[in-house]
Amino acid sequence: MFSKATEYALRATIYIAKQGTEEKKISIEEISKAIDSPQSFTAKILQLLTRDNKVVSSVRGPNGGFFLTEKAKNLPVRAILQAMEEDQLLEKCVLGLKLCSELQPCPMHAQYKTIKQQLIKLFVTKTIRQLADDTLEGAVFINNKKPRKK
Amino acid sequence: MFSKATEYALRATIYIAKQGTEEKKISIEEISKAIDSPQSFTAKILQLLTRDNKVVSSVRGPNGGFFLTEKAKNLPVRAILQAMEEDQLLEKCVLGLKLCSELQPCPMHAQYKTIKQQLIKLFVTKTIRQLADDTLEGAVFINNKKPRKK
DNA sequence: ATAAATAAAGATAACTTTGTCTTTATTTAT
DNA sequence: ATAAATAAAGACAAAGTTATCTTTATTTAT
Repeated sequence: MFSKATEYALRATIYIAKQGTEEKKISIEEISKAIDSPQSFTAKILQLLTRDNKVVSSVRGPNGGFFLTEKAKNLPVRAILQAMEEDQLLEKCVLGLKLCSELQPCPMHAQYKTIKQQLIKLFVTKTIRQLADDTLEGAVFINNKKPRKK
Repeated sequence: MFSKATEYALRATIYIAKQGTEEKKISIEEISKAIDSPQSFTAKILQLLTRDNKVVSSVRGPNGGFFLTEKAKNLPVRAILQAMEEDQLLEKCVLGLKLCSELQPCPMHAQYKTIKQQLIKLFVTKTIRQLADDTLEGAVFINNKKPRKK
């Protein structure tokens, strides 16, 4: 569905939101290890997310790193997609038509539309904080590690 | 959502199913013009769809071209995705995790799952014939032309 | 002030996808 | 048989994505 870059962006942001605060910033090394992503590539992606501190905030130097403000944690997950410029994907015609609307629908339009609407709703109503909280509680995961037997 | 190649595959197959029969085959030139796709690239894609006549059938030489058997027209749209090897996309974790299941879900899993199920259902229950018939009736479209005023 | 730790920026490489062009094989009509 | 029309196959090119490495800028601690 999304590009690798956006997948890493989503996982990295959730991890930072979960582990970090303005007082406890997270280094790129920790992030990429935690989410199983290539470190330098992830650094590049975080540069997009920190543009104008839109989603992620960062500080350089010792004890620097990444964090999300409390305000940023309340952003919808869609804000990550927007920062990655992969937001239009949610609106796109499934057959790739430039023109696909109620007036001139593609053959999948009517039925795909309702699925798209649910997708959009999901990304708009879910906040970064909600995802991070779930992860903190250990109910869900954002790495590729095999589950440990209880 | 899908690659360009798969978008062209979907549009081309629908067009062939709509316009062609075993008696009236459709040339790659006509197809690519009708669906607004690059001709040579579309030819390559149709080679994938004609492998073992899985979805599309073809004949070379004068009056040759592409068509779908009546049987092929009854295939689910998902058969096109399978031929394009883009079928796994419907099952993939939205965060790109290799491991994402009920046992070890990503933070989006529970809610994304229901959307995925609807997507799969759509591609499994819709047949190529249904899409082609809708298009024939002029209710829906598979090109990028501006709608004509009535 | 200096050194160390960190992210930002930039250059580049590897790989994939998309697209084009040329040659070959097959089929039909004459 | 030959020529023409078509798809198939293969080589290549262009563009985009993913990934790495090096250098620079910033911040902190000493």
